[in-house]
Amino acid sequence: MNLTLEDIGRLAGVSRSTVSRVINDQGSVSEDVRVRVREVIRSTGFSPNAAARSLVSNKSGVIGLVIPSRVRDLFEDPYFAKVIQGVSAASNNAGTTLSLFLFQTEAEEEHLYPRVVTSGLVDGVILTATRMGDPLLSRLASGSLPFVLIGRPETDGLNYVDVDNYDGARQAATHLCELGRRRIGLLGAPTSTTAGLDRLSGFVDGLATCGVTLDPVLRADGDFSEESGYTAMQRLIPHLPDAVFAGSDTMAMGALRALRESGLKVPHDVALVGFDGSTAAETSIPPLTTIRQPVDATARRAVEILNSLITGDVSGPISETLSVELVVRESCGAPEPHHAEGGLTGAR
Amino acid sequence: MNLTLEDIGRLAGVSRSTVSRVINDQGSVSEDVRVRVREVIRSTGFSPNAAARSLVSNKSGVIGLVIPSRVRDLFEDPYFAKVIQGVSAASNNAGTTLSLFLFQTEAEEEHLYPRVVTSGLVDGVILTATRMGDPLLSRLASGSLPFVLIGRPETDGLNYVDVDNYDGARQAATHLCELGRRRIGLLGAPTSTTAGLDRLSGFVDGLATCGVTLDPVLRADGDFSEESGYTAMQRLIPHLPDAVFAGSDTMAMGALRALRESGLKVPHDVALVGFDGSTAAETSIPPLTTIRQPVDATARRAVEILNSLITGDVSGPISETLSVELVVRESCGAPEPHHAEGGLTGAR
DNA sequence: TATGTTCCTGGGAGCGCTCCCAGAGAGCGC
DNA sequence: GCGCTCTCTGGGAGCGCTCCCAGGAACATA
Repeated sequence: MNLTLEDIGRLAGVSRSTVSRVINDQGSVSEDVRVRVREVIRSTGFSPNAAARSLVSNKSGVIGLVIPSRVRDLFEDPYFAKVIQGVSAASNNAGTTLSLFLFQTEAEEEHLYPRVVTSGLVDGVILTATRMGDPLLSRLASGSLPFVLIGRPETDGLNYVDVDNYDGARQAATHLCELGRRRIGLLGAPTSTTAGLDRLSGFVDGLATCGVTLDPVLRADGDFSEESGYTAMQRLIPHLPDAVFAGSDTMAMGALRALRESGLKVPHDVALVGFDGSTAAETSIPPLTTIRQPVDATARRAVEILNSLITGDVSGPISETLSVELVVRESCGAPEPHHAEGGLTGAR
Repeated sequence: MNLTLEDIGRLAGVSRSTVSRVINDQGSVSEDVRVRVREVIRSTGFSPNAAARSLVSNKSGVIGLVIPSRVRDLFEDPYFAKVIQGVSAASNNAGTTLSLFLFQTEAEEEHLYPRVVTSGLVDGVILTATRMGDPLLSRLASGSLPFVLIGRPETDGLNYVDVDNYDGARQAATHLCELGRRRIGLLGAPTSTTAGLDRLSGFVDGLATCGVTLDPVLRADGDFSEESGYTAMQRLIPHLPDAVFAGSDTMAMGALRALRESGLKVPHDVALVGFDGSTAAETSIPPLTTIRQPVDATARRAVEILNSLITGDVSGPISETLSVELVVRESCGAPEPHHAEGGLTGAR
């Protein structure tokens, strides 16, 4: 049933070693033998046993994508679907296999973690959605398994790929200012994440350049979810903001719902800007002005960096910050949306 | 650096074999030795090498989740995120690792397939979103790797878990009839899928029990996407439906957008029913009446069946059809929504 | 003819584990 | 004392692969 190198060799009239050389394209093999072996492999549909390979090479050809437990309910946010898709695409591209570790509970995280890291199942790991002081992060950092974070960690010296949250929030703030808005509120992303912190400070700094300060009553934080955007917006409405920047498109959708229920018109009464560049932002009523982040490129770079760490091509801590882009639609009330539309992905 | 059974044995003053027996909980080992070995394992953080294990046992402890290329752009549909989440949860639960194969192109599918199936990387596979005549399906069927489909295949004799698409569509149809609607249209799911076919025939049969027939001009098919729901709805509007059943919640969202743009009120002018039970259906304006399908339970059963196929506990083709549930909200115009709300998951 | 040199090939060793078998020791009855 | 059973333990073999080394063949050079 299951063939081995030995079998292929027998069928091609050569030895195990020669077949191995043909498969791995190394050493010198005469042209006719190479052709003959290739033909046998093709016709039998043979592919070498992954376990045996990885036992001797100490490499599994598998990378792990870890999404910690917190994200469970938060999975409704299409951001993670896009991350998974991007990492998967990049992994396929690199010839590696992707294992997905979606932890449902902290206990599960605790329980499954050692297996993942010390059993040699994966050659390296990409970690998303870490929060400040994440135990997973410190354990990984003290181990020897290569890993790359998506999203800046709070501590230095780790490998990560991030998007320029600060600049995106700054752009959103100045854009709203330039449109003449002054009571500009914030539906903040959680400040337990660096993304939340960076977006907050970028937003505050952006307002400052226009001589506006963030009124504390015009700030309510959420957790990226639609529901949290809805309730946060409800808290802001009594304080009469004329513009709001939401920490994610999903939160902006919740805000939109709250505003509609209160009879407020977007953008006439309240201008709204989101963050992410999700597809939902394209079809909302009205279409949402947002900060588009290149999720695909982020995922791709994370995989590329991880792979070069695994092969040892690079060593030192690597970090990259990809730029984001303001996409003007109708929800901000800009006079003429310079239709910079596009597909799902940022860069390509 | 990397410990082996031999090392653990040396530290505990016993042999490789005894350590193996302790780890696998088999054979007889005296109590004190067992405790001593466990303590060494705990303190060293040792976990046995997965490759060596799987080389000898011919089992990798990994299952694959395959999502074919077509789904690429379609990933915006939260359905797949829920499937991934469900399969992951069930897999963690069963103590297996999940590998994700998200094929981006047919070429990739072609290229990667053999490695997945013949290299022993995975013990079995769960396959979603197959279309009629899927080449992947026939290849899997002719191989010996255990696999389970999510969604009924067109051919018999395969293992699958499905939801009762027929009954769901039938319920939607009779519900709309009972509310007095007569010009009931269909935004069909693709008929290249059995889900699309089943929903179509259930819908037609449901109408028939009320003495209504589906006017061909009141039917336009889509591909599960928001955009396709939008354009399909636009095609129906000139023919004045007073109710519409959409093939998915995401398509219903598109329909909602098209209706709003035409100035038609939901449910006053057009009643709308979706299919899936997504979170978006809860927060749409108006909240969407839908057929809730138990995605989580479907994924869980698929994993359970796959695992019992792998261990050989069962053999014959197994198929299960899980029931769905009508969730009445406002979009259908029912007088008093019997608030059968709930969380994300159907059964639990 | 003897000696390198280069190209190609085969087989041994070993990766870390599980399985199997043999043997040591304890306990028991005759 | 002897044989028997039963419990516990250690070591050999081998899973399928890669790596290394030795050696044969072919050819050029001294």
